[in-house]
Amino acid sequence: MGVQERRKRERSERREQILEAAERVFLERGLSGATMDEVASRAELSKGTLYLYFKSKDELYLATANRQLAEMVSRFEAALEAGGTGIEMLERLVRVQLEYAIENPDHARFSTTWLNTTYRLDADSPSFDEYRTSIAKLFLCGNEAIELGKRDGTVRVPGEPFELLVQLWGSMVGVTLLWVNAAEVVRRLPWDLDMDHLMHSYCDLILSAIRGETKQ
Amino acid sequence: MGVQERRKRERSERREQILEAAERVFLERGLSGATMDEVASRAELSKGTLYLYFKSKDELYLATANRQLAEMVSRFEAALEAGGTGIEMLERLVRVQLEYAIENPDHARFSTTWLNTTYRLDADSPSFDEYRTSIAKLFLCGNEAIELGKRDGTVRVPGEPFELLVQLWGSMVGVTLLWVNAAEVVRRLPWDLDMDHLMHSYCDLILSAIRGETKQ
DNA sequence: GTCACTCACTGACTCCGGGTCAGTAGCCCG
DNA sequence: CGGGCTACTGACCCGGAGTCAGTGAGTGAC
Repeated sequence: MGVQERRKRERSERREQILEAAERVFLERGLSGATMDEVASRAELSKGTLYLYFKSKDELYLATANRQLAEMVSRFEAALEAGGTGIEMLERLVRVQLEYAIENPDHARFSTTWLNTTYRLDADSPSFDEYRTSIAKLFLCGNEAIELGKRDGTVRVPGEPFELLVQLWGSMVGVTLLWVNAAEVVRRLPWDLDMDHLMHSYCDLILSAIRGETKQ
Repeated sequence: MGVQERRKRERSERREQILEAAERVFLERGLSGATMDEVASRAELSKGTLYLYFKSKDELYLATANRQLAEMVSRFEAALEAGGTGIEMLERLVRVQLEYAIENPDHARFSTTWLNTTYRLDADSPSFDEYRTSIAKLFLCGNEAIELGKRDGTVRVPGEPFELLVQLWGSMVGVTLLWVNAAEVVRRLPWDLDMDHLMHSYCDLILSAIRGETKQ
């Protein structure tokens, strides 16, 4: 039946068309500033149609975030494949994370909102599964670099490797959050700040804290 | 005129009554989860009355945050008065921040919510001035410890002292966010974790990164 | 050719929450 | 007692997420 196949193809094309409109709107307006009405009119569809393809606004955002995460995963994997010592790999991963945040500030902001318990994503949706799977891949990359660094002596691991990884990640998230909300942060602080420089030099600082004795 | 004075006193009592209701609601529900209707009914007033005392929900949030910040400021100042070397003071400040989070997880979550939003607070309100002033006091405490540490050689300051301070603060916020939402975080990661231990050992890690050569 | 059926799509609707304002009730003073 | 001030009320507005009965363009059986 060619009809069934055509329908299936058209359905996934429409989904893609919505995703592209949504991505542009989220990028321009941010997560909370974007409205489903605007996404709908940008996709030349009615709002109701969006809900035939995505269960909610969150789901729609997760779907766009998943496209971006896939990109992140491939960058992480490439950073590992480039080889070198453990600390070199780890440094490359940290830089990738930082550069990714700079390129996609809105996704960087969103990727931390799940830490706020008042913001609960539906854990039973396929999009959320996909999101979580990608996150797990990222952590496995980080763990591989740390384990290697522990073996080759370029990374000092005080306790469990995974604990160190989560500490790196958590602290990077905090600093990235500051950067992402730089305009507002600077408005509330008593001094002026170069947040770009701050974020980059934080990477140096935290990496220096874990660099092993056998460096170079 | 005793009448005028009584009116003034009653007005500030009512304001306080609203603040207490608001504080409970914000702590229970978070910033976005709290509704003005709930604050109103908790304070046994109508919603309209809230707007006679506070210009907006943001303004009310700022006012409650200011009460909590005042407590934090006095702890910070006490930590400085205890004296010692720069790194000792700084370590005490970091521990105060950590202990405060452990004692008041709701407050800790609450105090970081503005980093998770695209919120723009009204910069022209008196509450915002008060907020900025408190934040400035906290940062001045931290800055004093770092400057002292720079002079006495117990703290290694790679760049601007204030930049280092913001890095410490930001990374602590990130790790604290993980801790505050530990149950959720652990459930989503591929390994098991002792989040209490993780947060404490992060303090050791970041402090070791900035400890000067002339330690003890 | 036509008629019943399916399916994608629509947009007016509900619900919710922040914010407003005309109206009310009580107190004060002349 | 009456005019006016003040504190307060709650019905209402508005915008945005999400819903659902209805529409119309294919599709396929006869």
